[in-house]
Amino acid sequence: MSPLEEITDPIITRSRDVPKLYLRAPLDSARADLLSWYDQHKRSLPWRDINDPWSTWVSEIMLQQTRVSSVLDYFDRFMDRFPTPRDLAEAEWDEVASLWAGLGYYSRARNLWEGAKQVVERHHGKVPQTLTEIKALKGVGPYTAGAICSIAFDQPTPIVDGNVMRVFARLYCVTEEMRSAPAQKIFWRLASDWAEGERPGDLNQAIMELGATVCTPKSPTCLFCPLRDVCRASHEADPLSFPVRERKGVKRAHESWLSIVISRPVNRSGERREYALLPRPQSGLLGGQWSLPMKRREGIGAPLEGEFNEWFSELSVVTPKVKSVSIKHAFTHKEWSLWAHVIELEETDDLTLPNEVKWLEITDIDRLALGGPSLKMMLAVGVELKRRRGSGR
DNA sequence: CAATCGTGGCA
DNA sequence: TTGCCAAGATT
Repeated sequence: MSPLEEITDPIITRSRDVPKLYLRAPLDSARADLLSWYDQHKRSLPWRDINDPWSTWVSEIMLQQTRVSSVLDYFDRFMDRFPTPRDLAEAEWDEVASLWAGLGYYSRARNLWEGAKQVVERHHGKVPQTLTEIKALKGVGPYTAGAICSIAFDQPTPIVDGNVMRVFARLYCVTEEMRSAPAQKIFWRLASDWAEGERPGDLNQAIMELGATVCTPKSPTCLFCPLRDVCRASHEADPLSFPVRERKGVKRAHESWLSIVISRPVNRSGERREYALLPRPQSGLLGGQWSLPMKRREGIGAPLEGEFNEWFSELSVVTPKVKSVSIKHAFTHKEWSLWAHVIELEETDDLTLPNEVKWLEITDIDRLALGGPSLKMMLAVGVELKRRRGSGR
């Protein structure tokens, strides 16, 4: 028997503008199977089943490009401090940043902060309920708008994220390159078809939950899949060969930086010391985070002492270094090598550091959003920071 | 529309 | 240890 003959009741997807896509069963029964699986097997998550649009919004922003396990460390703390959009809108940026520090993609935090302000200005502090108004909020794109609309307000809005693409690519054997325009059209069309029905919010979450826990990228457990009978890839192909994606070579640019861990005594005894830190620009890499003073250099290998001397003379630093430390920090698109000298000033030393420099004791640094590379450097130097990620207190 | 923007898990 | 990788919004 050929694979196609096994199909007892195939249904063409309701789309008019996508080619030859069908499940091995009617969509309605597939939806019911998936929902009943979801009711039984969904993970218990802090942002799930609490029926608060603001929680949904925050969680969806945090979950962008980020694993659930990482978000768990941040969500409750963030919501405790900012239980409503107005609470976030009225907060200082540094506090917002500190609660996001370590989570990555910091423009998300800034956009969420600005989105909360928009909600206060435009909607009296209440999250709007129409797709158009939600999509107009800062940091809310097509996926997140659909997610808020369906999950928080149970509207039948489609959503397409990586999980949804993978699940649909396998269910329907979508052979188009997943990021291509035709594939995107197919995925959004399919998501629309699936969202039309009972409990669209749960249905959307169920598709993503399936992708996250069963229909995983590298080791799908088809034996436990509620849609195994419906899935074309599991019968007619290798699920692992979907979704189809083009690998484009990842070229990571190397950058090399001089850095300085410079401290001075706070009191006479010199027991307590404070460290010089600088704010990074609000946009760009590590935007709005704090950083050790750094200076870009050309070479990749270890710097000559003359390079430090030249920089330090600009800063009027004449105190000999206590030690040198170097670290590497890999981002998605670039890799930093940081070469730092540790300078312990005497009370009398007079410097010409930039105006924005703040001198902070360890307890204050612990409260600050310190960028990853600077945090890594401080720890490498032996400064005993208590916090590794955004606790904010 | 292609490049940018973090981090942590895993091979 | 190092390198690869996930897949959402903005510019």
